Amino acid sequence: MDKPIERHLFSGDVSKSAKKKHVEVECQRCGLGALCQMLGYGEGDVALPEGTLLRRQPVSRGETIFRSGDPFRSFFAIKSGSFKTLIVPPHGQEKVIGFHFAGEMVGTDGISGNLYTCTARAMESSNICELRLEKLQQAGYPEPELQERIISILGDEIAFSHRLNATLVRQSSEQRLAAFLLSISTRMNERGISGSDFRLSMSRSDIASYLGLASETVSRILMKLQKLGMIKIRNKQVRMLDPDGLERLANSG
Amino acid sequence: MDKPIERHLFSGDVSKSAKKKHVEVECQRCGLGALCQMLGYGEGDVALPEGTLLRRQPVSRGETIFRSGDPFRSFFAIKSGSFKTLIVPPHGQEKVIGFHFAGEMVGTDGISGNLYTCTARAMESSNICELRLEKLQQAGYPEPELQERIISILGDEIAFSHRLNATLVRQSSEQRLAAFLLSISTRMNERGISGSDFRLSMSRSDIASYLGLASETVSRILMKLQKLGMIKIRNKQVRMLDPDGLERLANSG
DNA sequence: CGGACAATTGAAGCCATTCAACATCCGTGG
DNA sequence: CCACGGATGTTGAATGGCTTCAATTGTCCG
Repeated sequence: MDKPIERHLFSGDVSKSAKKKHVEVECQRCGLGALCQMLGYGEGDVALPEGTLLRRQPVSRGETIFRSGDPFRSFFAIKSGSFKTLIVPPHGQEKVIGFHFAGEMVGTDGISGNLYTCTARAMESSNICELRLEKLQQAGYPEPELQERIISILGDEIAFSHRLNATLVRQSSEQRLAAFLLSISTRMNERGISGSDFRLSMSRSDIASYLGLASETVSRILMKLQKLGMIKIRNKQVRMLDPDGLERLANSG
Repeated sequence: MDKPIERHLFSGDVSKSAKKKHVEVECQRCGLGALCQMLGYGEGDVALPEGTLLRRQPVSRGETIFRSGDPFRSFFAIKSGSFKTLIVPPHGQEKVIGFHFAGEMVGTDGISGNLYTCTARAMESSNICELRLEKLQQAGYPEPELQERIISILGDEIAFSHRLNATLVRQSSEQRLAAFLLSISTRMNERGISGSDFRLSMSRSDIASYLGLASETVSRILMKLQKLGMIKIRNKQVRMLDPDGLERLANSG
């Protein structure tokens, strides 16, 4: 019933004092894993056409890997670091619609209409793998498993969006923040990394935009949760002190 | 709220729906269209295994065609009428997460994990076509085109969810209502139904739940939009008087 | 260090909610 | 056909949560 789908909320960098040390996700835990595996990533480059799978491309902080309206070409898997996706309304402010962390994917929205519908920007220096879908198809690669896998990825994305909508709509700011923190924590535990002590790689205003709040409100609520003894927060470093309390808070109403 | 009513397929409760004129969407404009077309809907039942495509099942108001947690079996296409989809949080109130009209699909979220993640309930007496996916696969039906089509459908769904999120989060109640009306208008037009004069089949509280507002607020704003001369609304009947104005309103900020 | 930017904190104001009363719609049965 | 009653929708007034504006402090990198 309650299977966790808080996929976009994973931070790959746990160490507070270590500076440039990048924790890299193994292929087995990577969002492209099942795709790459199929393509034989373990065995060197099997029969893949040149340039189909571009591994470990470095991306520096603030860099954009695709923009809203760009023609769709690839799925990207994040090997290390983190990204945010955002949309730019015609006459409005940029809005953050997703966070993507090591082991997760970006670019799936481009499938629709062969255009990326949002922009993806690195929140820190990161490494990504790029899978050029059309190259794969041109090569006459056996499609059924590939498509099966893509369908599964897209299906997860939809389920996640539904859950997210429910979290954001008609919930108090405290509930949103609590749910936000919990989903990060959950996600980290799934990776076998401590979900009780982690680093938020995005700014307060990014969180605010994502949750539909003012950045001042995010600050205030985080402080309040700290005063309530539920978390300990210093700058971007977060420690979960009372997950059950947060859970109760997030689900109250 | 509405009482759960068990589903009775093939129950010919035609007498009620015979009174009201039901606009039925042609197969060409239906969400399953491209799927059905592939299967040869025009030609009688070609080589399809029995029970793969169930056409024009009547569903009466308040009936549920699948529930959150049910095993995934089928996509449903709405031939006539309308549905809402909702999720039931562990300790919370039901939340409406989607509206679906004639020509559109429900059940796509079930692809993820082979479970429906939400519940679908008819808002009026409706007719649906059901496509049993596993039957199709068992039959060894050529998958590439089928999957291609499914991928496209799911991709659209994701793009829609992203836009929806952006619409709901951090927008005023006026903007949400304006965007909501425009969205419905657009969808009606796409299906060959008048987008300038239509009937809202859902209640004010359903709209409120969907948009993350109180039902009183929905009432108030609709009245306000009417006073502003942008719409004319009487009960559930809506006429769009100034779409451009609504557009400007929805996109301001 | 110093400067730009991010984050925190305070105070005032607004928008949406809540509670309550009333109106209207609609299906049901007399 | 009309009258009834429950459900749904509208309207008003008061409260409260979030935002906005503004000032201060803190942090990150050159």
